Amino acid sequence: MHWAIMSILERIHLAIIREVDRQGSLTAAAAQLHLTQSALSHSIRKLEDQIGVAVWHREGRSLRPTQAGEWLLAVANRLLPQLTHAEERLRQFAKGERGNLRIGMECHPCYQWLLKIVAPYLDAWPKVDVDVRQKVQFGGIGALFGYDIDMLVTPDPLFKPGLRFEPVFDYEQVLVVGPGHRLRDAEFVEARQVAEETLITYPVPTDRLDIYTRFLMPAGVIPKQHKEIETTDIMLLMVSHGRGVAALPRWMVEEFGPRFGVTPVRLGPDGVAKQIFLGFREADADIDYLRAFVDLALTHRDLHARTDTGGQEF
Amino acid sequence: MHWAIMSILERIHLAIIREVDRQGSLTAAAAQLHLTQSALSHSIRKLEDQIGVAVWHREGRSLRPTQAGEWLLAVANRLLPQLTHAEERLRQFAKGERGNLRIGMECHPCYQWLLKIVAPYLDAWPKVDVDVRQKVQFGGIGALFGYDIDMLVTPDPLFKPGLRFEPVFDYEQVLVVGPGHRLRDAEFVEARQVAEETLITYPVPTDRLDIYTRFLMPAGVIPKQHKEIETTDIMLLMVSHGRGVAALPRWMVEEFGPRFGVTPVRLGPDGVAKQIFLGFREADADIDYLRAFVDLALTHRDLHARTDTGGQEF
DNA sequence: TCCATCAATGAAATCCATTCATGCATTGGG
DNA sequence: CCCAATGCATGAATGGATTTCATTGATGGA
Repeated sequence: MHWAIMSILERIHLAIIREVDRQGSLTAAAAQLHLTQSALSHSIRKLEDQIGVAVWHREGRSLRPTQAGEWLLAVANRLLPQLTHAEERLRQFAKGERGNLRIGMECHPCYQWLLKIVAPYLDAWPKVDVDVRQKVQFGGIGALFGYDIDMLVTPDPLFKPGLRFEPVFDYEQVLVVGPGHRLRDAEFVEARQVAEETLITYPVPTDRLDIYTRFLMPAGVIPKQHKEIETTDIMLLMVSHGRGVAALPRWMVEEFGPRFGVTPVRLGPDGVAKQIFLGFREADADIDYLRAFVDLALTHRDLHARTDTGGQEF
Repeated sequence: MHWAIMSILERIHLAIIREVDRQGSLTAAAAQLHLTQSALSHSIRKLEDQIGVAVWHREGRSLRPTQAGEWLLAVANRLLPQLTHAEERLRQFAKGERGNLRIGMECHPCYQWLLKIVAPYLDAWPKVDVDVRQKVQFGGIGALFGYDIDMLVTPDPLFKPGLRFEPVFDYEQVLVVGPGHRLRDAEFVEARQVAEETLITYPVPTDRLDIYTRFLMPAGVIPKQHKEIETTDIMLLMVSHGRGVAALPRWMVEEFGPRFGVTPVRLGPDGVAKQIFLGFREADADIDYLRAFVDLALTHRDLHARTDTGGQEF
């Protein structure tokens, strides 16, 4: 194998390096890769000879990555998934399937919305595999550029060459209060009124929470207490039992509100307007099943605009 | 080869597909890869058999990529450079060199500034290869995420997880006028005064030109004429011969001005303040030679702040 | 129509990745 | 302290995979 004047680094090298890192030993890695320990040893040894640098420090019977090894490990963790995905995709071509849609999420409440879109999409495109990933390394943008996901659901778009973002959903962020709360019937709430409340939010940094960046911080207010809750249901339960107030999309409150007996209150006289965007790579813009997902989301947007907000612009 | 339960797609397949696309024929590609036409034919045929999808439509004696082939080509063009670079990097490890620094540029006038930083850097880090790329596919951000470059010089940073941006240079964007120009001695220029001028800029979209976005457009003014010039020298030559006015960093005008007899004039009463940022992947933040480049740039920033702008803040 | 060119194919040759067998070093337990 | 267990390295052997060789059939240009 000496095509293109020396191609040394092969897929298997990366596979070995990654597996040894995962398993901790050559022998274990060998079992995982359905090869013998000897095979791996020879392979890496050859790589090291050809390229002139050691991958591991051999200390006794343990392998500790050298600087070069660390680097190779990073390369492996980046490239191997892409190769795997490429193969998967090819098999899908073979089976006449359309492909798969890996969706990444960057905002907590988007999840509820996404479910509504994915449900009809699965029916409309039965041959497309859909995969939703909550935690994406390097953030959503990085995951898009790094081909870890194909579509990103996010409240903050990024108009850069190579990427495209489409607004697919407008909504109003509101304060949620429990039954019998003093603000329950207010037309809107002032920031300073929240100073005496316990605020319940998803567990994300405050600079990513709109109720802080667009409501409390401009007024210089901080709530009496701040609690973090993972799930929407528990959050609403807390609110309904008078343990605090939360900030959620109005449509979500209207959907779950009756069940929990909670009420939405506008944030400030003008409300806090929000948008959700779908982002994808420009190179993928004309993939039909991807385009279709965006279009489907846009359809829902129109529906919502009429029924939910009564066409009102925020 | 059946490690990890079927690894089909190998580097050579990608290499073949890319080379056939470049050369137009199997035979030519074979020559390029130092293999026989037959070898390539067999290789791809095996891939096609294993995965069950054709890579090319064989029409007569020409090979036109199928849909799957197009996809593979895109994968190849994305992954092969990364593999090549990984090998290069390993060889540098072997030679005791530090690595290489691939710098991408997103702003035209940054180039002059960059030269000033790179010069001392090359002396300080003789074992680091520096490579400056002007045109980066998918924009600078995409190139960073895609591991095509390691550092980005840009006027608009992007604070996202996975990336880090450091401001390394503050400067004032000014209007450049020729000798004897009516605005030559003005303390500053109003937007409407530019309406009667021919404006010379680098050939980029107007929404990426600060003189438009931050000076002319807010005032609703468009210049009499708009000419695009590639190089700074020619641009200054045009200005000095009364063919128009241009917008450049003040420090650049002060450096080249005397030679061309051109003068800087402040844009508006407050001037247009600008910053240049160095962006890099967070994962690379503690690579010494990369960090050193940022530090070197920051040193220059301090120098400039004192000598060039007299410590004045814009 | 003929010739040059290109891709596909089967068989043969070659290569080299993998295994097997083994040795050596290290570790942990008794 | 010694021994058993475990892990990696190495050399030789081998068998499967890759590549070449030789050939065919097809195509397009002169």
